[in-house]
Amino acid sequence: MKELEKVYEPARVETPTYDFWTKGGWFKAERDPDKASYTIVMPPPNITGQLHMGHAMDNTWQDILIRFKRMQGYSALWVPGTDHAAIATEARIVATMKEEGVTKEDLGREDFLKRAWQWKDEYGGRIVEQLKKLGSSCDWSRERFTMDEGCSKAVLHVFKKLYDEGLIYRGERIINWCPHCLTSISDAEVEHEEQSGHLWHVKYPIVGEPGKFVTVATTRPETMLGDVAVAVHPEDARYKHLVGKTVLLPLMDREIPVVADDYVDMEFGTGVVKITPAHDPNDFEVGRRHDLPVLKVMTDDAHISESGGKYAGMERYAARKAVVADLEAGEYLDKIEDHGHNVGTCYRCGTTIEPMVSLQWFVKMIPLAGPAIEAVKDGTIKFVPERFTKTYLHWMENTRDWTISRQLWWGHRIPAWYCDSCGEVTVSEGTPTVCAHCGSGVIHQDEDTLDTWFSSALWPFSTLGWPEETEDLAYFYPTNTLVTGYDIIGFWVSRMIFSGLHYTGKAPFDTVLIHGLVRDAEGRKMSKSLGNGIDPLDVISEYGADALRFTLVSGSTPGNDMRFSDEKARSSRNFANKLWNAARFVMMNLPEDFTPGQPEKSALELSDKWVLSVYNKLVGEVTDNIEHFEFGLAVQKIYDFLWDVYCDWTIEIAKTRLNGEDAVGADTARKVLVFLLDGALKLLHPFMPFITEEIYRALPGSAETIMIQAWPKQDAALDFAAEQEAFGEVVNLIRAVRIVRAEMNVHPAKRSHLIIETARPELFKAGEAVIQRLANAEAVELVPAFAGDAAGMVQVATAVARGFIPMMDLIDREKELARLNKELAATEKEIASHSAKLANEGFVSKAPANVVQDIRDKLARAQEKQLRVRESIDALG
RNA sequence: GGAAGCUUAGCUCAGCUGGUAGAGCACCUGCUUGACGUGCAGGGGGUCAGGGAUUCGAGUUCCUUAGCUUCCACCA
Repeated sequence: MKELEKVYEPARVETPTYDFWTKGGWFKAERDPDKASYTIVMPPPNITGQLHMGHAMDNTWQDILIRFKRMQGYSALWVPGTDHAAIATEARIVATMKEEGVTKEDLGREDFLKRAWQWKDEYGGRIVEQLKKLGSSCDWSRERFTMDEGCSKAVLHVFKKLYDEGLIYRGERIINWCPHCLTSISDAEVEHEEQSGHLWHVKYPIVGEPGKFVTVATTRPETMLGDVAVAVHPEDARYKHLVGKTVLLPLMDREIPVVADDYVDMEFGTGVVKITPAHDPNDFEVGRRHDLPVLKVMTDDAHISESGGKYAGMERYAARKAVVADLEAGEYLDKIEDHGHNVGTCYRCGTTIEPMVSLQWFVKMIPLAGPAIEAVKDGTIKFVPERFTKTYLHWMENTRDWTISRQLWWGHRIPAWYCDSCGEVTVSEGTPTVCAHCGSGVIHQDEDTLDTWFSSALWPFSTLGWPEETEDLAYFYPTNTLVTGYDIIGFWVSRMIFSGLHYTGKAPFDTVLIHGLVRDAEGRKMSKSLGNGIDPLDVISEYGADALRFTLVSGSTPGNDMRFSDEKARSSRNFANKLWNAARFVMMNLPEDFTPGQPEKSALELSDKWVLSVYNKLVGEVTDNIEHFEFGLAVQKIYDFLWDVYCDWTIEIAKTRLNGEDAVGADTARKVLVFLLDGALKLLHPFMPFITEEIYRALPGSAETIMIQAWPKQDAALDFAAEQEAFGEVVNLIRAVRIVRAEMNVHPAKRSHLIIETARPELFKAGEAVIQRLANAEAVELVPAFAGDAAGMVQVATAVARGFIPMMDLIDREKELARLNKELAATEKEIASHSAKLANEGFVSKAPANVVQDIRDKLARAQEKQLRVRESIDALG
């Protein structure tokens, strides 16, 4: 028999176990026509990334589902991969180049991309290796990358398709421009931040009416350089007469018209708005409606352009200062108010976004959003927890056209070619050599690349071979569960949904399981700048991957954030160690020739039937919990079963039997122990894969790996409801005896005689050995009615028995009396509560029969107990 | 300006379809009991944020108030 070490050492076990799984090929999913498929695609981590707690959580949950389904007999596929992370990666590479004094432009596009690929080859695999440390049972043979050949092909195919359908267009629109990253970003990539600013009230002289002004309010005075009009509300009596007139733009000496537009809010500021179409999305719309020119006064790096007159070349905030100073000097400034407002910032670098008119590519969202909304509304796709449906729908219903072009090099280059002769655009999945419109050979490709989310939107099917009609796609698509955090519902989940529906005609998954954020022990978000991040790899090396995984699911519930603390990790580690030692005990007590198997029913003792019954119930509950994504509950129940039921009772009970003379009894005890351990290991395996595998393989008669063993099923042959209840009475008595012994400070080694007075001797007869051991009794005597001198006895009472312990010499009579009175009071309180309920007409007539009966039973038991406690008090007095 | 979540034992959190509150950690008392002191036995500790409604019965459903957190939002 394999001797296990005293303390479980995850570091010794985990890596070899993972290698063993890989070699065994059990992660690889086969297209087995006799099995149902179950598929998860991993949210691809950025190649720039290092594993953090968010990944650990996300992937633990996915692995739980995959391992569970695999054991249930599904062909379970978990597709791993990484994301090229356009902006993040490019910024990273540019930063390292900067240290060498090299810019992107110095290097040129081709060499830059070479360098980026080198970078990817060097670091892209890092996070993948870290995922393996977690125990992730991904099918690595199917690992993908958003820029690999297949995924790139899918991207080009989609671009072409949408372009042909008129759903991708190129145009001048206001976009969010990041002056630091020097690229456009989508609305989703803008983060809003409350900032305190000012509202400057600026007087614009009315042309032809000397000395008269209209006052506009603005938070960004420097943009006035690009003003082409001022607007008022058409119904605004204050300004109606001005519509159609012109005003003089201060500092620029430009005459601009006054227009009327519904967009203006009469209540806000002065009710007059300056219109800067090139630098404000609303103004852009107003400008379009009134056919106003678009005057761009800002450069890509946020300086004033040559259209900005004397301010040209100034940085945007310096320009603001200068403009305000000049307004003041020219007496154009009416007043300055403090004003809090939201400023858009770049989600990558935090730089304040500059809304700017720019020629970009867009995806028309309205036609795509419709079916995506429908699929969630009609239940084709459901969110867990359900409340995130609202987040999703709100996003989808309010979405605007998606800016997909990025002024970056690292990414999928836009497959559009411009003709130098006719100016037309040729969009192609291949590499065209001539213009599709005029046949000219002088064409050049668009310089821009696509938003990184454009390729991740295709992830659930591009990874399975789409647009080819592969066997994988046919078998594993649509996928089943998508596991992710609530922070990327808009970025990613929504885009996968409309993409899946539009391109494949199918919803890409049926369930979106949302988990919360992992925060630090103080509840703060883990962040690099705070330096409060806990590295999952540190936790793994200190406590083991199983402990980390266990910590990440216990006490958690979908959608809610959780705090990660060292104490929690330690207690998980302790649990692993507890399990290890339980297994160690079991194996130490198995003879060489032990043959495992379901024990003979006829040989089962009361306690066996009790624990088998408890286990049987556990199997049903855990299965149900996992199926409903209630991992926290599932894990809690397994924990309780193993620690409390298995270790503290079953093993303790087994100790006497294992060393007793009854060979059949000992064998039965062993069989029960092994049977339950085997079952519990399987239930725990999805959560703690390493230790369960290690123990499983050490068990006699076990198969090659636990990974693909059948998930335990509930079995009527294990259901002993009556015995389960009966053994409960034995437990009650043992607990009662333990309580008095503890309260009386009786040393555990001091064993005592125990007389049990009961009308149900068969019950305690069956549990006699158990009582003897666990209640520290040297001998147990069963009597129908106690006839001795109760005054010299410590007494305990349960609903069906009284226990007498002759150890009055050890205790204090007063103290004992006080204890019994306290117990009596508690019992009477219970009786009062139950009686009140039963006296309530409404309760008895309206509550379900089983509930009423339950209360009746409880009342009866309490009354029985009350009787016995009273007798004990009388005997003492 | 919308929307959501949270408020349960000292701390961190569970609690599914309503039936007299649970865990882990911390704390207190015993214990080198034949796997485990990363352990064993026992214990104290909660008007389930406040108010109202529905119900025979509410931590659990509905309304409302307060505090905290988050997401979304083009009002200059």
